[in-house]
Amino acid sequence: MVTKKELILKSGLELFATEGYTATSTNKIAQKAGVSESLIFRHFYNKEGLLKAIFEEGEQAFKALYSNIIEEKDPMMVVAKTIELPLDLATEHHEFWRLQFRLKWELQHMNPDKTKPLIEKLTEAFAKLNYKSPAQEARFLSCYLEGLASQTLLGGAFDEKETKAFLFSKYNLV
Amino acid sequence: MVTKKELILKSGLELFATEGYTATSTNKIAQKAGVSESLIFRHFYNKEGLLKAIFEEGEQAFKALYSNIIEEKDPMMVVAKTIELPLDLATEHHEFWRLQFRLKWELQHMNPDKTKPLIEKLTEAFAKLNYKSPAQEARFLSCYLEGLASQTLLGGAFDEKETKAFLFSKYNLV
DNA sequence: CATAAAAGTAAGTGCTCACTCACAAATTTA
DNA sequence: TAAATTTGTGAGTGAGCACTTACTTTTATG
Repeated sequence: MVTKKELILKSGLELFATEGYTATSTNKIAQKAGVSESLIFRHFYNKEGLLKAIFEEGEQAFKALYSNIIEEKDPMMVVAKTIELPLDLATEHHEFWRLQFRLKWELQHMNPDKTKPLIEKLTEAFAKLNYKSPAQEARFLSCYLEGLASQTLLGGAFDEKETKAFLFSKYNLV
Repeated sequence: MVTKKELILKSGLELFATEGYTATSTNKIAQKAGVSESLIFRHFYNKEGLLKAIFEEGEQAFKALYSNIIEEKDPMMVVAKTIELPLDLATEHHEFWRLQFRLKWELQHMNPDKTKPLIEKLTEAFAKLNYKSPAQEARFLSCYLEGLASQTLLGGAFDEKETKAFLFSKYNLV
């Protein structure tokens, strides 16, 4: 059974992700969820409270995605898994990731850099693979992934297999 | 002499770029520009009209920046100039570029892909330089640049010289 | 210099916003 | 089962929103 609280969270995520935080009214969220507007405030105190609750929910998915890479021992697999990140991202948790990218620009304050541990892990991997400038390589790859993710989430289609094959050959993987 | 119309354009750009389009009220813009709110509507018809006017102004800078690359004959210089793009971007027309990136997420509708001619030029350059997959290389580089620009505009500092040197050696330039 | 056009403003307009309040129904607990 | 707590709602509330109107001042023009 799905509670009304969960319906609000779901509607909030969808609307914030597609229309933006400021542009989405609490009234619209309530209508979409099929509940009274006041219930939003009973459960989440205010609009920002709802946003924070949505964020905390998604944070789990975030950590799961990253920890899979952080815990990897084989440096080649670290690079490979990192490259595959934005390819999955297009389908899985699509909405949550759109929200993340959107809010990075809309509300700069609630955006601590979550990619830091990934970049450190990548640096370590490139070092083990004897790259000349592992830190620069890590930064380079992470910038590329951010750009690709951004384009993907904004609706730009691309050939996943071709892109993956290209990157794997570029980094001498598998 | 700076006209009141220009003051509105300037204030609008600054506020839209830092706070976002939806979150910025016409009242706030008028106060920042030191004019009456109604003057905005006299000059630009409505809020969206002001945004479009700001965009058209910035479009000039955009074209200048790109045409410098498009008209370049030497393929190595094409790649070199492309790499240098996000490095200048941090200082020159900083505010306009923040607006561009912000609005790409906030108002998806007014975002036709302006990078297409650049990507085509890059593909051509990589082909001349005998890269195996010039189209993929062009897309790869443009994604990286988008990611770097995004991080730069959001305030993430980085060593310009070091990054440039790294990229130049990666692409065997100069 | 007279007149028309352009630039500028103060004071609204109706509407939507996030949020509150008083109260009712459902659920839990003693 | 009675009381207390939680979950839910409809009907507001003031504030801020984009925008209009009626009017004045400045500038350009014949």
